[in-house]
Amino acid sequence: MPAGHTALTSAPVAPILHIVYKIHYRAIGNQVYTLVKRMILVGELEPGRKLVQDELAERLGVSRTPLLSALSKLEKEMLVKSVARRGMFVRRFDTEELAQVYEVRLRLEPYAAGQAARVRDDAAAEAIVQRAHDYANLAAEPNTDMREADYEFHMDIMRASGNDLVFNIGSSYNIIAVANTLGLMKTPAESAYEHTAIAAAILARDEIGAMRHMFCHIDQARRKILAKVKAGTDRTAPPEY
Amino acid sequence: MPAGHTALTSAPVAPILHIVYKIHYRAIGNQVYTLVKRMILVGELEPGRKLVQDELAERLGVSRTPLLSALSKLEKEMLVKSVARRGMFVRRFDTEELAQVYEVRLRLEPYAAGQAARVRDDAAAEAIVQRAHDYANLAAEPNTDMREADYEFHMDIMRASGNDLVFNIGSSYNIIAVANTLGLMKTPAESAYEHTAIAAAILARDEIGAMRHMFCHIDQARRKILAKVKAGTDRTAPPEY
DNA sequence: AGAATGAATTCTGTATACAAAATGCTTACT
DNA sequence: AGTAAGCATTTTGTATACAGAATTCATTCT
Repeated sequence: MPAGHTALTSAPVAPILHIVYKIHYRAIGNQVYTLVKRMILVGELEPGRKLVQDELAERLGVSRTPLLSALSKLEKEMLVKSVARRGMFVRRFDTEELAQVYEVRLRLEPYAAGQAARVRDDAAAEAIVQRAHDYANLAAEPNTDMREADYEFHMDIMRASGNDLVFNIGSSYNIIAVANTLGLMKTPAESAYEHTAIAAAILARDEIGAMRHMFCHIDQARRKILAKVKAGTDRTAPPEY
Repeated sequence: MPAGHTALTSAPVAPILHIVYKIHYRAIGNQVYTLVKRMILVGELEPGRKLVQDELAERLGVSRTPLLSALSKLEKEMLVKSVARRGMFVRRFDTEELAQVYEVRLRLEPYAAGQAARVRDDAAAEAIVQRAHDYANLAAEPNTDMREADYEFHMDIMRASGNDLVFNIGSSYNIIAVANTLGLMKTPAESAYEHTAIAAAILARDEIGAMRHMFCHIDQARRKILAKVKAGTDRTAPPEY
């Protein structure tokens, strides 16, 4: 609309009017989606838990209709499992599935980091450096917030890659890994160091370096998971939901 | 339930009763999802088209509630674009976005093909060979069915990879490429030849070969799209929905 | 005639209603 | 006491209802 419009219509209109201030209405369904997703991520809704619709809807102060839309999206991204006529459940992941997530991350995230370095713009690069910094600070005294910080760091890179699809896939599935790996991964200090290296490479427009650092970062986690899969550990929890 | 249950309760129950024949109820919302997705793929609902809910619901003989769930999922997979208080639209892709899809496919599908070759089971391998065969037959006299045949070939490989997440991503996003590339890609004969080579490698358990053939297959398409993006062709259609 | 106003209509977003399935609880029966 | 049957309750899946935004159309004013 701004481009292509000559704006030389008749009277000199005050420039402020050319800026369209849109009241941004956000469908309740989308807000509910974000809320429930976060509730799952931070563990307030724990794996295996049944999501009773009336209960959840009332808790959020909405009706079941927008909740249905939210849960449908969460089902599509595998965070929620729907069992016909029985209900929706927070999905529980075994190490096998976690390994699958890492196989995908290993293929997509190095590409994303490389692109982020290549098409780098200052604002995005600084945001990424900041995220790495935040993570390092949290790593000093680890707690659950680190999961969100890690998620945000990786998502910022995928956003900066300029590939919307990669970002979309990441926002859908990375959360699975993040929500399930605490306590079974490398030390926070190690991760923080790697994050810093990745951020530095992006800042330096070092495409190859960014790819390599990201590859190693993910691959190490992936190998640990794979070892667990092979060892057949935690066959304790059979994967039902 | 079957595991962990000793089954030595009292009387020797006839074995047939141990097999649970479940009447498989399928929520209307899921059927609607599949139907609308197919309608978009075959072009019955063309890009840019507004999906009026009452109209579509009536056409499918359901109410708006299951339709909402279906459209939410389709929105998550970027086939449909929701504009607040204005409606849902069949998404229109420009070459830029198509290129992004191919970047993702280039990273995931060679991995999937390699895994399919590695973990190969006879039934899956034969199905893939059959798909390649079907495609080659259609290539003799090209028509719109080829899009579906191509989609099925690629999806079968991702299914055979054993990585559910890759399959899930593919079923969500590959359709975008398939639905939009007709007439702007390589010749059907070329594709058919490549499909055959990929299928043969998988059948022979040749992991590296499967990866290489798939990589080339996707990369060629990707390069053609990239050339178009750079040329700035078809800037005719501004990407609104 | 063309622009602007306002009423009528359409359509979305959300809530509510209702039937049928699943679950749980009580009671009868062995 | 333990099991099975049957009734009550909960919960899902889907349809319908309704308020308000967006759109369209007719009408008035310049």
